[in-house]
Formats: sequence, C-alpha cells, structure tokens
Amino acid sequence: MNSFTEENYLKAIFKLGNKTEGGVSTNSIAESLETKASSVTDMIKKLSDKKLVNYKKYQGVTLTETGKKIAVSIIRNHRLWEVFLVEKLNFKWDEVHDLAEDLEHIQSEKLTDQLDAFLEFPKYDPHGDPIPDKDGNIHQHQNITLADLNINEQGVVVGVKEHSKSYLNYLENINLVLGTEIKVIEIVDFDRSMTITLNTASEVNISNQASKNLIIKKTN
Amino acid sequence: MNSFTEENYLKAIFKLGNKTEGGVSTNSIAESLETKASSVTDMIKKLSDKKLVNYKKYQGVTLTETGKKIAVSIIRNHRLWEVFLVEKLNFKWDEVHDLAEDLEHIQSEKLTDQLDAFLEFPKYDPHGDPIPDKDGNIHQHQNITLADLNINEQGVVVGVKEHSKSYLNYLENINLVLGTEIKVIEIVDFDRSMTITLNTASEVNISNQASKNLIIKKTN
DNA sequence: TATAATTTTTAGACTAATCTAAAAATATAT
DNA sequence: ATATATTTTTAGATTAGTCTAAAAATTATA
Repeated sequence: MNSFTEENYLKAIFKLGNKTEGGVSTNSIAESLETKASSVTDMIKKLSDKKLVNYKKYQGVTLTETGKKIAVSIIRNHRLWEVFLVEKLNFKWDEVHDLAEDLEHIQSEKLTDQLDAFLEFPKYDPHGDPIPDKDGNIHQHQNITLADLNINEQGVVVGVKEHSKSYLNYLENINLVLGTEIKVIEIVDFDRSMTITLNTASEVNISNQASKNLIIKKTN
Repeated sequence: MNSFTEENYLKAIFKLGNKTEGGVSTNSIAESLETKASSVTDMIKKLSDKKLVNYKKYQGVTLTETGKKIAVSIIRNHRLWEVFLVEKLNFKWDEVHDLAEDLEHIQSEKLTDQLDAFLEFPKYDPHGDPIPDKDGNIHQHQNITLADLNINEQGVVVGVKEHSKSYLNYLENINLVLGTEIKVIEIVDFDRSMTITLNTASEVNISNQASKNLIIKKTN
C-alpha cells in the first residue's frame, strides 16, 4: 500500500503531466504540492524504487502504467465524493474540495463502485470535471473557454478551469452555474472583458480573467 | 489538529475506560491497539502534554473532558458511516468496520451533521451500537445478553458485543439479525448451550460463547 | 516482609517525510 | 564559448511514531 503522501505526489504528477509535453519538473511538483524541491527529489526516488514513476536525474519524471492507474483511481474517488457531497449532503460546489482531498485516499474498490452506482454513475463532478470510469477512461471536455467566443456566439457552461473558493463563489453570486446558457453581447477591446447574457435573460459583465476559466460547449 | 494515531489512542482509552473502574492500564491500551507498551507510554506523554488525558506515571490514564469529546465524536463518525455503508451502499454488517475505521477520522462538523440528517438521525449502527448525538450523549443498551435468559423467556436482538467478521457472518448464516425475536426453548446444563426459536418459527442451537455476545431486550 | 513476577518507563535506535544549506548539473545570455 | 543564472540533487538535521532491551516501580507470593 502507498501512503497518502505518495498518492498525492502521483496525483500531482498526473495532473502536471497532462498539461505539458515530456517529463514533469521537480520544481513544478514542489510548487503544486507546496513543498520544497529537495523533498520532491527524495519522494521521486522512493516512487521510482516502487516502479510508480520513470526517473532519470535532472530529466524530470513520468508515471509508469501502475502509477497512472493509482493516480486515476484517486481522481475517480475524489470526483465521486464531490458529487456525493453536493447531491446528497447539500454542500455547495465551493465547499467540497478539501473534504474530497481526504476522502479520496480511502482505498476500496467496492466502496468506490457502490458509491458510483448509488450516485447513478455520474459523468462529471460539480465543477464539470470528468469522472474516470471503472477502467480508468476519462472523457475530457474540449478545451473551449468563454474567452474564445466571439460576439453573438453562444454556448453552455460545462466546467471551470479554476477551482478556488473565491472564483466559484463569485460565479455562484452572479448566478452562473453549470448548465447556464451564455451569449456574448459585447467584447471590450481594451481588456477583453465581455458583456454576456445568462439563459437569454440577465446581462452581466465578466473580466477576461474570469471568462478564460469557464469551459464552454458551443451551441446555436 | 490531532493525527489519526492520536485519535485512535483516544478512542481506545475511551472504550477501555468504559469497561473498567479507574485509570486504563498501559498494557491494555497496547493490546487493544496491537502495539508495544513502550510506544503507548510515549504517546500517553504526548496526549498528556496536549491535555487530552490525565496521567501520572504508573497510575494508568483517563481522558480529560476535551479528550472525551474527541473520542466520542470519532465514535459518532464511525457509527454514522457504518449506517451509510449498510443502508445506502448495500454493504453487509460484517464488511463495514475497517472502512469506517478510515472514514471516522475525516473531521468536519458539517460533514458529520449532514450525513446524520441524510440518514435520518439513526439511533443505532448496524451492530446495534448506539450513535452519540451531536452533543455527545450516548444512550447505552441495558447489558442483558441471551445467555442471561431462562427457559421460556423471550426478547429481541438489539446488538452484539463481539464484532468479528466470523461471528457476524455466523449470525447472518443462521438468519439471526438485529430485530429477531428469540425464545429460549432449552438450556443444556453441561455447556450452557441453548435451543431457541427465531421469530417464533425456526429452531436453532447456539453455544454459550455465541449467546453471551448477543444483546437482548426482554419482551413480555 | 523479603523475593519473585509483572507492569511500566526510559534509553537509544530506526523509518518516513520533511527542511536548510551547499554542491552539482543544466540552461541562458553575453 | 565562457560566465551567469536557474534548477536539481545531495548532505545532514528534525519530527512523529515505532521498536528492543534494560532499568525502575508496582503487585503478588511464599
């Protein structure tokens, strides 16, 4: 069995690996786990001994098949628990991350699969992130954000790229949630801020910072 | 915050403290946590520094009010999760203990209370153990076991005193579950084994070892 | 009540995960 | 191509929790 710490490293490496080509750098892992590069090197050696990562000094690190399986299963746990907390226990979408961080480490295939069934096999978590299935397949959203839309184009909000409490809270406050239909009314050239309509009704302004973190599925 | 390890010590001390008068001995803690007496001494010192236990060398240990609160809250978590696993995720009563051992350490008052509400404020867990309420009150069963009943006396099974997989499994196999009505037909003098009826129907034999671990509420 | 047996504590060592500071390797810039 | 900056690794220390072996205290026994 692997410790919580080891699992968190695997998860971080998996997520960083999806964002970049080639190996994941020591520093990027350190930053994402809020720890020091020297600690990362130590842990990488350990994970390498356990054959969970491929590692050559100074060359960055990638996950082995085994390592990837573990990482994906933790992400599956995490996202299923988030659904549970929101759908069944009435948590808000900005409250569930930290709890799911703990719950995800409870390793029991039966628990995960029964939870999945109890929740009726959800495809996405409350932030729109895809939930890996039992075999580890992940159906990623296309990477289109609100910032990519032009005037008069429209789409449905299917996810967020930024998971901070403050961002999620802001969205909730302007009534912008998953499933909201958005149409672009105006784009300010100067700062790329937008005027948009929500569900063909209320009109709001949104900064570029905010719009480029909203994942959209184009409609019309 | 306290580590999982510290919490497990507090829980063990709480449970042992209920079984005996006075302080809990180092050896009994060691046995119950399957560790060494020297490790227990070390941890007790630490818990004592944190004012979670009262400790004088060689005198055994008791929980402070703070320590007791933590222990009870963990037990509350444990038992609520057990109910969840059985009622919602279709686990058997002999499968839930180990998972609940992990889940119990996830500390969030909101999580616990929402789970409690979602389960509709259960009073007992799947083994009949009472679930402490939000304020830590525990409604203990009276300590009558099947072995205490005489011929022709009857009662309802409300709990078990032994939680091993093999015992729970045995009970399930002979269709003896919580809520079963039992009437004593015969007691063998030699080994205190009994012939009983279950729900006024099927007749089974049960050893003294088995009967003295069944908590009964006498009827009529 | 002295002696033996048991229990508990102490002393010192080990592992996992972390850190700081310094050294080594790699990447960048002139 | 050489010097400079950055990244990564190493060396050595620290903390939490554990262990073994030995010492100290308590309890039981003769």
